[in-house]
Amino acid sequence: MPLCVLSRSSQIPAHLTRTSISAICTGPDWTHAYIKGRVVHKDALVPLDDDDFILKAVIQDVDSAPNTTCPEASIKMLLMGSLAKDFSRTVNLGDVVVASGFSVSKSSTVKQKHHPYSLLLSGEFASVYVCSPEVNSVVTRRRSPKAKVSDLQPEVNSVVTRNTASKALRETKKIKYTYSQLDELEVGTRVNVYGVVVFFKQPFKSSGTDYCTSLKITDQSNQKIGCSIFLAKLEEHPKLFQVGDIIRMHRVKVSRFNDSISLINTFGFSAVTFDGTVGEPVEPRTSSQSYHFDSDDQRKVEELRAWSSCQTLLPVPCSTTLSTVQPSAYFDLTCQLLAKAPIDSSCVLLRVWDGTRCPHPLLKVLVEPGVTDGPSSFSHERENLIANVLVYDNHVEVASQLKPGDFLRIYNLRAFPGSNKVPGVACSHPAEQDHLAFHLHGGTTYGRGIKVLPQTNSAVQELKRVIEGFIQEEDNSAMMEVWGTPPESINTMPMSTDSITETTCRHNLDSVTLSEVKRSNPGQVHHVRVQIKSYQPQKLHQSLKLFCDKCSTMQDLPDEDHVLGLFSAASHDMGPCSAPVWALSGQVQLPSEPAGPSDLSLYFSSQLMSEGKNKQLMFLKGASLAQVKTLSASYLNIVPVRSTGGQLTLLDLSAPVLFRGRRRFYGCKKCSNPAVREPSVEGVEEVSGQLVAEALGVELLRYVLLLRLELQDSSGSLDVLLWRDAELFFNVSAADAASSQEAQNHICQTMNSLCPPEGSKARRPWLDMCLVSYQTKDDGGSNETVYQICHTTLSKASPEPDPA
DNA sequence: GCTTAGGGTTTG
Repeated sequence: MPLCVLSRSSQIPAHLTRTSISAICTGPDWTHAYIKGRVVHKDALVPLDDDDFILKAVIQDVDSAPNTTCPEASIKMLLMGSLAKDFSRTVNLGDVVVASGFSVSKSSTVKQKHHPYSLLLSGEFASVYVCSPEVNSVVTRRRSPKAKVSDLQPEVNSVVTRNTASKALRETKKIKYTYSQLDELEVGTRVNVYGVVVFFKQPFKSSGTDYCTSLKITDQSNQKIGCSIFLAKLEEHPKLFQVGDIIRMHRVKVSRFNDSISLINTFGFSAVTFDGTVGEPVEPRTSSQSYHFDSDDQRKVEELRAWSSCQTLLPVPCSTTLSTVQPSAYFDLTCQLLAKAPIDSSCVLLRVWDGTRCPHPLLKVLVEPGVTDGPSSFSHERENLIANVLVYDNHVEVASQLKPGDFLRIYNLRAFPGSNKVPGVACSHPAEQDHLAFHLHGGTTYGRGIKVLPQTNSAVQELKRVIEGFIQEEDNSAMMEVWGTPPESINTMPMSTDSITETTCRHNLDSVTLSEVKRSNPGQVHHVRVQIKSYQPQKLHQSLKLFCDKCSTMQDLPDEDHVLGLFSAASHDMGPCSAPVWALSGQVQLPSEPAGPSDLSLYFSSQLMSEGKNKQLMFLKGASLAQVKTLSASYLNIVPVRSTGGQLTLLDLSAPVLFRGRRRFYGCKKCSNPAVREPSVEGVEEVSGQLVAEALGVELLRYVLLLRLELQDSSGSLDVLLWRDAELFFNVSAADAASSQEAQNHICQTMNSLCPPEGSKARRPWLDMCLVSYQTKDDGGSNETVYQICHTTLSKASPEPDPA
C-alpha cells in the first residue's frame, strides 16, 4: 500500500495539465488532466469487502470564492479501493487536493445546484495529491505493481508506507459503518441503511438467474423505500418473518424507477434482520458466518423499535389463528406441519395445525394412500384441529422442501368457504358447503408465500406451548380407559451404578426421588433414577394391545381359539353367493395339508387381473385359518370373506380383516363401516394394506405395547405405565412383536434383565427415566394421578439374562 | 458481471 509524499506541488507529474472543475463534462479524454480543489465534503469510508472500500467526497475549485453558489464550481468524487482508504485517513475537510486519472459520468444527483457530472477515481491510474497546511504536500496514490515511483521522493515514501499500513489494518478491524436516513438517498450512490419492514415477499424465482426478495422499508424520516434483493441462494436472503421486522442492509445501490427511489443489492451486499418488537432481545438473524454488530447497532434497533411502536400508520402484523379466522379472509397462519401429500403437479396438500379449534367445519381432503409424507391419520380429537391447506403453482417448490414437524408461517392464506372442488381429489361430503378450505394461491402478490420459522422464534415458542397442552389432553383422554396406579411404599437402598437407559427428551431437569414425584401436583414432567421392582403382565404377549387412533380405545388381541372358531364357522356357510360385479371368481383345490375345506372360492379385482397383478390381492372364502396362513406366502394381501344371505361380506371384525405375510390387521368395530369393495388401484404400483382397508371401510387398529412397571428407589416405589413410548423403550415395533418370535424374545429378555426373577443373583440395573404425570378418572369417576414413562430408551446392550 | 422486480389477491 504505497503512499508517497511530495514536498512541492511542482512534483505533480509533468505530463498532467490542469483543467478547471467547471469544465468537466463527458466526451473529452481526461487521461492527462488534473483538477485542483478544496475538500468541502467527505463521507465516512464504506467497506465493500476484505480489502475494498468506497468513499464519497466533494471538492470545490480553489480559484472560486469560498461561498460560491455556482453549481459547477464543485464536483463529487467517488474514490474506490485503497485510494478511498488512504484518502479517508490522510485528507481532512479544507485540504486542497489534486486529482487525476479519473473518469467522468453524469451526476446521479437530481438537485439543480450540483455539478451535472461526477468523478470516479478507480483503477491504477487514479491519483490524489494532497496539499494541506499541516501535512505539507502529501501525495496519496493508488499504484499498480508496475507503476513507477521514480518521480516520488523515496525517503519519505518508505516512512509513510509503514505508518499507513499498520494504521489501515487497525482501521479495518474497528470499522464504523455509516447509515443513510431514507430521505437522504442520492441516486447512484452505494449506501448502508436501517429500516422497519412495512411489506415483504419471501424470495421468489425471478425471470433472471436469481431469487428475488422484494420489500419496502421505512424509518424515522417516514420515507417508504422499495428494495429488491437479488441473490442466487435462498439461504443468503434476508430472514424476514413478519411486517415490523427491522432490517439492516450493507452496500445497496440507490436507483430510480418511475420517479421514486429504490434500493438494490450490490456486490458485497449483506443483510441482518431483527425482531421489531419493543422489549424482545436484540438478536441478529443472518446466515452469514461473520457480521458486524456493536452497541451502535443495538441502539439503532432499539430506536427504530420505539419509533415504530408509536406509528399508527404502519401495518400491524396479524395474529389470526384457526380459532379466529373468518371465512373468505386472507391471513397469515403460524402453524406446524403434520403431514403433506402431493395432489397433482401444481398442487400440494399441507396438513397443519396451530393447536386452536376452528369454529367452522374444516374441509376434509382424501388423498391417495401411500403418498402422504408423515402420518396418514391422527387421533379423532386432533383430526378436528387439522387444517388442510392446498398450496398451488410456484409455492409447490417451497412446499416440497418442507418436512412434517416444521413450524411454518404461511403468508396471505385464503380461508375459502364452501369449497368442494379440489383437483383430482374426492371431498368427503360434497354437500358440506360451509366447510373451510385453505388455499395458498399461485403468485406472490400480497407477499403470498411460505417460510419455515426457527425454533427460537417467539411465535413458535408460543405455538409449542399451545400444542403441548393439547397433546397432554390427548394423552389423558386416550388413557381414560387404561389402568390406574395406586402407589405403595417400599424402602430399598440404592446401589451406585450407571444407568442403562437414556432420556431423549430435552427437558433440563435434575433427577428427583419417587417420593418427591408422588408429592408433586399432576401435569408435570420428572426425571428419576430407578430400578424395576416388578412388572405386569408377566406373560408378555398379553402386553400387546390393539389401539384405535380414531376413537382412542384400546383392546386386547383376540384369543387365537376365538379366531379359529370364526374362520371355522365362516367356512361352513356354504349357501349360494354371487360375486360382486367388479370381481373375477374361481375355485381352487388345495392339498390336504394344511387342514381345511378342499373347495375354496377366490375373488380377484378385475382391474388388478388386467394389469397382471393378481398376486397382490385376493378375497378368500371358506378357508381355515391355517389355509389362509399358507396362502399368505403367495399373495400380498388376503381378505377373508364369507357368504351372508347370498352376499359376500367380511368376517366379524374380531377376526383379522387382512393378512399380509405374517402380519394380521384388525379393524375397529366402533369406527368401521365394513363392506366388500374393490380398492381403487389405478396407477398404484403396489397395493398397500391401508388402501385395502380404506376400500373396505375399515379403520385399522394399531398394535401397541402396554406394561405396568413398579419402580423403586431409596424413597419408595411407584407404579407407572410404559405405553406411548414403549416401542422407543424396547427399540422394537409392536407390530413386529405381534408377528415375530424374535421380537417377542427381545422384549422378554430385556424385561428379564431389567427385573431378574425372584431368587436370581443378578443385580437390578438402574435406569434414568422421564416420567409424565397426568390426571384421569378411575372407574368410580374420581380423579387419580397416572404416571407414564416417556422419552426413555435402552442405551446399552441389555445385560446378559440371569445365568441362574 | 450489473437481468431479474419495481407490492395491491386465484380463479384451483
